[in-house]
Amino acid sequence: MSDQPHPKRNRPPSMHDVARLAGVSQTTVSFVVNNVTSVAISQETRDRVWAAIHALGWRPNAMARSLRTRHSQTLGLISDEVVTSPYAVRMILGAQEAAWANRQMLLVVNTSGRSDIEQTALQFMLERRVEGLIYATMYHHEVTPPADLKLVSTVLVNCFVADRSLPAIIPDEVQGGYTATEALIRRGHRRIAFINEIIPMPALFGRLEGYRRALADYGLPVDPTLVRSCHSNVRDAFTVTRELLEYTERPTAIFCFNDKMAMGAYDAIKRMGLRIPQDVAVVGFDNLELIAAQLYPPLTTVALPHYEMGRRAVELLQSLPAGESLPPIQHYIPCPLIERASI
Amino acid sequence: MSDQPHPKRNRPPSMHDVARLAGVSQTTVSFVVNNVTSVAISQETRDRVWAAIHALGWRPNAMARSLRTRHSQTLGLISDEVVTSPYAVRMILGAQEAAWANRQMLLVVNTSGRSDIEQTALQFMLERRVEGLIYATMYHHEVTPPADLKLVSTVLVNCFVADRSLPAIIPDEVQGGYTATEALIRRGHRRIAFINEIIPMPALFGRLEGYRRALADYGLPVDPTLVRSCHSNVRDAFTVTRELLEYTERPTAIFCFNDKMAMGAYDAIKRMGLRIPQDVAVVGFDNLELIAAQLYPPLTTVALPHYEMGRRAVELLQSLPAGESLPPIQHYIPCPLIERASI
DNA sequence: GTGAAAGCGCTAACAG
DNA sequence: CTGTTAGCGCTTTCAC
Repeated sequence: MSDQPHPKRNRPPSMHDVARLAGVSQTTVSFVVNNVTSVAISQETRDRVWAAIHALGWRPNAMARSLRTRHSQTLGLISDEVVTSPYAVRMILGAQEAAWANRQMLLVVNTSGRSDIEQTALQFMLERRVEGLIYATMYHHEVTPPADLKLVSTVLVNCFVADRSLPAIIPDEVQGGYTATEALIRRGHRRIAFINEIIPMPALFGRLEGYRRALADYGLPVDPTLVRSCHSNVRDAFTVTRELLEYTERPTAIFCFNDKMAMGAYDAIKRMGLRIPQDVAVVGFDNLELIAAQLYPPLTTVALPHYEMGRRAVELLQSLPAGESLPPIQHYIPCPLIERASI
Repeated sequence: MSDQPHPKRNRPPSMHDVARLAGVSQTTVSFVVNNVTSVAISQETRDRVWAAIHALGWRPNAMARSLRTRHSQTLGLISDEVVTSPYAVRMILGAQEAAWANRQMLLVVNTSGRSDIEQTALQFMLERRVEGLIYATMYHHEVTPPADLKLVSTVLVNCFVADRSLPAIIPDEVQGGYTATEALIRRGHRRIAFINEIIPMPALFGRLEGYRRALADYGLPVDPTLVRSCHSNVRDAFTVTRELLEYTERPTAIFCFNDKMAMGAYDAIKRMGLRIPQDVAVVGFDNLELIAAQLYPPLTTVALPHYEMGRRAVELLQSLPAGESLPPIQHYIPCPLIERASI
């Protein structure tokens, strides 16, 4: 007996099983399921097919479908420490939601900065025939990704390659620095200090450049004694802030390279009996909710557009006609000012 | 002319292409690639095959392989807000690394708490024939996941169903509360306040229970005036702490339901001119790096074992012989004390 | 030692 | 309006 009504083994039902139950060919089931408009199927048949589908609890096998259509409907995301970092996870969310809107799935691998994992992860993704790849880093810097990356459409997020030969989505540090400084200037501040990071990185140069341009645009001089730098932690920022506030002509506002440093600045300002923002205004960078929103008064800061970068990366990948490759454009995403109460 | 040496279209090379180049059958290529030991292949042939593979840049097609073997090598992870939250992302890392160790990939979908997305996400994963599913939530609470969840081996993380019919990995809140309190007791404290969350949730009850048990075990009375509750934010904790410190016989230590509240407690203690930990010791809960490590003095706190929970969930799934289902055990993962300088 | 052949579950010409 | 047929790229049984 080979024509039993039940599926042979303990496997999920296939289109064939549905077809048999509905008394039609497997092809017809496929047409019904995919709502193929080029062929006309009677409503009566459609109903029978759907009834059989529900009776059997059939659901398409994505692997079989992908094998046939050569579309995996999958995007890959390889990151260094992103998953570990409260800073940057929203990038994954942005990417995932954009993928989702296109019925694509996201394959996520965090390499923890290990290049052997990175290499293997890429191979795995290529084997799964991802239709696009995002290569992301936790903080904005230069990278040298594995060569095989060229085998699939890739967009870099929060990083770039030396020769700019790969499209990249990066935060507009200059605009961010400009925006922060300008906000302070507009509140009437003339002596604005900038406590910068000390380890060379794009953010350091970009934000400084933005600070300078803003001052210049508003006809204010750059006082070199107001531009300081230190490691971006609370203690060091505390120390530098105290020094700044001891100047005979002390700054009335401080732009901090990031929120952690702003936290140190807060401590120093309060410790000296000064008030924020009446005596000294503070603006940070990063918009770490946990810090910025919890500080008292809540910190006005500039946000890194992680969600937006993730989203844009996926949309870029999706915009690409099959077989073509993305132009190596460097996309600068604006960093918005998040206004709270510290300026 | 049909037997050209080059692949027909612009598709990636297949085993067939490799076979043709190596002058062997496609079957042989498969044997070589998979290192099948049951058949003997001459070294000379193996070499020819590998040479062809490298020449063509062939790499297996995971979808074709999965279709044939009925093993997708894929695990799914559906979460509510986890990806958004700095609290819980390490759970994804734990899951991903465990999957990775088994050459499996993780499919991640964040539902943002929307049940329509949740439902669709589950369907997508079932279509992709995931071999196990993790259903995770950002904070520890009861859930009612979609019914189709029963169609695949599932483990809940940081949540549970009312009838406990699904295996779950959850933090041991009681032990966490106990550990925090015990640490304080061991430092000699006798009047230990507990500022609890006010919105009913397992964490609230568990940590309180742990607090009580620790006091009891060490022969200390529970002074009801020392157990307070408020919403878990900085402001409210600030207020409650100030009230506690105004008691004629004030507590010498405060166990805060979480790190945010500890932040408020710090403010109040400092504002009253008291020192941490000499005058008042503080212990938090959650181990939010951004807060706990940045506070001055650094905060001693209890960590939620997110990474561990993610890892355990995947290992549970992997331990399951095909076709069997996981026993609905509720696994309690210990919450370790992270010692810094506030006690 | 190696290869032919069947088939995993599906799509899509093409034929009727 | 519906079915036949030919694969997608791979694993695996069986035969030579």
